[in-house]
Amino acid sequence: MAKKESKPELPALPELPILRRRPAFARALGAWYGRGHRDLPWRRTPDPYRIWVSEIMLQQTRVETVIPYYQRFLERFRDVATLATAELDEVLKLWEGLGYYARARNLHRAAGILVTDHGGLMPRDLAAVNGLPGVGRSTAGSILCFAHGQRHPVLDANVKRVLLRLYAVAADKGRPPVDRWLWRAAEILVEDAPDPADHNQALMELGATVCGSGAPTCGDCPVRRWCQAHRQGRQHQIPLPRPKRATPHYTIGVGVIHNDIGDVLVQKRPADGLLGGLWEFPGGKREGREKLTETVRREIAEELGIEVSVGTKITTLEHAYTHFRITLHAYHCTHLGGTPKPRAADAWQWLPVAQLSDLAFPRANQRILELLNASDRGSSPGTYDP
DNA sequence: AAGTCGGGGCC
DNA sequence: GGCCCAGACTT
Repeated sequence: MAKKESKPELPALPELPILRRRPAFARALGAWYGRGHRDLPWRRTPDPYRIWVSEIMLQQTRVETVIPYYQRFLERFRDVATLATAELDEVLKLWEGLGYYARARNLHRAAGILVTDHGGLMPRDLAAVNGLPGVGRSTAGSILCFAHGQRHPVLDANVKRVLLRLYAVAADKGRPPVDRWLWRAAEILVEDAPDPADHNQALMELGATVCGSGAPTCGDCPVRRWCQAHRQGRQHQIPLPRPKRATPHYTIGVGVIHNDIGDVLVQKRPADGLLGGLWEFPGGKREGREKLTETVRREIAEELGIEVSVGTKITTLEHAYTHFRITLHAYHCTHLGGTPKPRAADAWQWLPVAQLSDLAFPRANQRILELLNASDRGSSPGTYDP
């Protein structure tokens, strides 16, 4: 009989609460955290604004990556009012390279809401915080728990992994029934914690250091006595790897268009969608087997309604996004005529190469910028020789 | 319930 | 190359 393709069965989710009324668990976890942990900048402040900024930056992003961004961001935007009155372009510039740029847009928008609706202060009500753009249940719980000690569960990737192993639930993390179970488990655990903030920090610390996604070092774990996965020797199999999908590949051609006074043309991506609000060099996907120079000429004509001649190649680079990857070919181009009338951009401008670094560009464009700057410094300004 | 949204560090 | 990370939002 033919086997039917289907997703793996959900394992039976254990009854909760199992660890309820086990203060020994909470004490062991708290004592381990108290014995020593990473000294992270956002753990040194009770300021809800600073905690909020850290939590947004930390969404889907590793701690070590965030730290320098966090420092620079707070140096420039020291409080909610400063952030709210800043230009979004400047916020994006400080976010440049961190990824998931909707986070920066939401952060900026939420700062405006805080100023106009909450007197510039973070509300102390979970539902109100949860209602801010970019703030889900876990981030809202984190802000109020770490700033004010409120007893809310936190459920990030670290905590999810720890909980799935504690209860030996062989499931991948994305499934809604599993997430509902995880939230319930996190709620029950935080109810028993002597100090909710230390408890949540400890669970994340445990997941980030001892109970990592690679090889957990159970010998160092303060709560292995309570861990079903460890008892069963299945800690390496939990959580299940998430189902993978094919990632398409696209060939992209872009043009650095020079005009007769030596400026180059850049366009601003629409605020919504991929890399929203960032600047880029115009171009697009190669169609069929057309020559790359034709891709560049055609895309610029279609997107901006201007004619260019495509000159020498600047570079070719590979770049991977979350769900697809690209090979990007960049060419020098000469503007032949026409005023840009963008179809899929929010703005455009001619700019000297030296000023491009004032704008926020996607990572995939950084190499092009470096090469332009290098050749710009090596020749007299305002010239381009194809 | 499934897709979208970046980039880096690690294997 | 693939994998995952202090998740949220849209449809």
